[in-house]
Amino acid sequence: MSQEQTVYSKLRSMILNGDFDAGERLTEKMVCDTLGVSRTPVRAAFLQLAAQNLVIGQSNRGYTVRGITVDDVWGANVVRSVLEGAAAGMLARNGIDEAVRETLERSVEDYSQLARHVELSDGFLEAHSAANRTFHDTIVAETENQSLLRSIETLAYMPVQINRVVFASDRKFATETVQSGMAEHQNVLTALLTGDAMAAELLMRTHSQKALRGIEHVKEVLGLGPEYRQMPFHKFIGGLGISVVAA
Amino acid sequence: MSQEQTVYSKLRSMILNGDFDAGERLTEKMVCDTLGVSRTPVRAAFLQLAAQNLVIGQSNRGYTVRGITVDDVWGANVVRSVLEGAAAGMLARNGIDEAVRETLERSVEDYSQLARHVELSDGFLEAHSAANRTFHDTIVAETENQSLLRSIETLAYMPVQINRVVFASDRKFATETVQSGMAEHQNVLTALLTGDAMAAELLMRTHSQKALRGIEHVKEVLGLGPEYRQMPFHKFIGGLGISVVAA
DNA sequence: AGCCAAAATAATGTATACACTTTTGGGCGG
DNA sequence: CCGCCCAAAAGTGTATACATTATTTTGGCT
Repeated sequence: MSQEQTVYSKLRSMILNGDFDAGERLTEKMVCDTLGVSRTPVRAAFLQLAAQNLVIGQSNRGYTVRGITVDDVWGANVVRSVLEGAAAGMLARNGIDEAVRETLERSVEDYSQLARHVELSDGFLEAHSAANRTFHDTIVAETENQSLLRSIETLAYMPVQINRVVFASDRKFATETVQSGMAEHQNVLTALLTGDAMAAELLMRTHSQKALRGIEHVKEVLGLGPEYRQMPFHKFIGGLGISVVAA
Repeated sequence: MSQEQTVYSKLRSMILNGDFDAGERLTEKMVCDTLGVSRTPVRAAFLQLAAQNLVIGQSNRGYTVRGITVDDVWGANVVRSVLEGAAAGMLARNGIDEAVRETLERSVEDYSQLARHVELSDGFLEAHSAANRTFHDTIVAETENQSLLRSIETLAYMPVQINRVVFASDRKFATETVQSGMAEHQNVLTALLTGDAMAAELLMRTHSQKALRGIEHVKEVLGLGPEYRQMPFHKFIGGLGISVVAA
C-alpha cells in the first residue's frame, strides 16, 4: 500500500479513536516524525481527511482535528437513512430487473437464515454484516445515481455502522435487532417489487434508522443523561470497552 | 489566492465546460506546462477534484476526467432535493427560533419583491439567486447537521444551479418559475412555523426539484429527443449559447 | 511591569530531484 | 504476420531544499 494511504488510514483511526484532543492542531512535521515519512504523503492524507470533514484545514495555517461527538455519528446516520430511503423510493418507481430482484431476495434469505441462530461470534457478526450490507448497497447502487452513491460512501467514512459494535455487548438486543431487521428487509423488498415508492422510501428510511436505536441503547446501558449527545464518540463507545476502528 | 486553489478552480471549470473529452487522461506534466506551476499544487488540486468525483484517480496511474452528462446533473439535483427536503422536515420537527424565523421571512419578502418585476438583467438574476440561496442555505444550516451540510456543499460543486442559466434564455419561463417559487417558499415557511414536518419535507423537496423542470424546459426548447440525458452537460447548455461556469 | 515592534522561529506553500511503477514500442522468435 | 519479451520512455510516488506566511520570543521603550 502506498504511504499516502497508510498515513491516511492511520490518522483516520487515530482521530476516530480519540488519540487527539478535539480541536488539537496537527502539524505536518509532527505526523512525519511519528510515522517516519516525508511531508508529501502527509499533505495528501490531510487533504483526504479534510474532504471527509475529519480535520479542518485553513490556508497557510494547517489542520485541526474535528472532535467526533455522538451527535456527529447520529447526524451522519440520519443523512444515511434519508438517502437510503430515497434510493429505495427511486428503485420502486423505476422498477427493478430480474438480476437485482434475485440478489435482493438471496440477501434477504441469507439474513433470515442468520436470524434463526443469533450468536455473538466474530463469524456470525461478519456474516450478518455482509448480508445486511449487500441489501443496502445493492439498493443504492441500482439507482445508478453517482451523487447518491458518493454521498453515502463519504458518510461511510464516519463510524456509522454502530450496530456491530453494540451487538457484541448485548445478546438480547442483538437478537431483537437481527430479527426485526429481517422483517424490515422483507417489507422493503415487497414494496420494491410492488412498485410502491412511498412505502419503499418510508420503510427503508425507518429501517436505516435502526442504527440510531443502537446509539440510544448504548446510552441506556451506560446509564447516561441527556447530555450524552455532546460526548466524544470514542468515549461513548469506550464505555463498552470497544474501540471505534482498528488501527 | 494560492496556486493550489487557482489550479483547482481552473481545472474544475475546464472539466465542466467540456474542454477535455470524457475519459481523457490528465497527466500532471500536461497541467504543469499549461498553467505554469510545479507538480505539487497540481497534485493537491487533483486530490480535491477526485474527492468531488470530477476526476477519477487510480493509484500509480494518474487521473481521468469524468464526463458530466445531463443525467449526472439531474441526479445531483435529485439528491439535493431529498436532502433539502429532509432538512426542512427536521427543522419543522425541532422548531425554529426567533432569529431564524426572521431570516426566512425576510428572504421570502425579498423574493416576493423580485417576483413583481422579473427582469433578465444580471443584477436581477444575481438578486434572485441571493434571495433564493439565503432561504435554502438557512434551512440547511439551521439543522446543525454537519453531514447534511457537507453533503449538500459537495453536490454544489456540480453545476446544480441550472435555473439561472435557463432564465437568461426565456423570459416567460423565468417569470413563471420566479412567481411559483415565491409561493413555494411561502408554503414551506408556513409548514416550518406550524411544525408540520411531513408537509415541510414534501413541499421543500418538490420545490427543490424545480431545477429538474429547468432541465426539461431546456430539452424542449432545443427540441431534443429522449436520449438527451446521456448528452455531455456542457453541450446541452451550450445549445443556449451559455457556458457552465466562468473561467 | 506592561506593551509594542522587530527579529527569530516554526509552519505551510512551492519547486525539483530521485525512486519506483506503468506504458510504449521495437526487435526477436515462432 | 502474430505474439512475446525486454528496454526505453513517460508518469506517478516520495523526499527534500527553498520561499513565503504565521507565530513566538525578545528587546527596548514608556
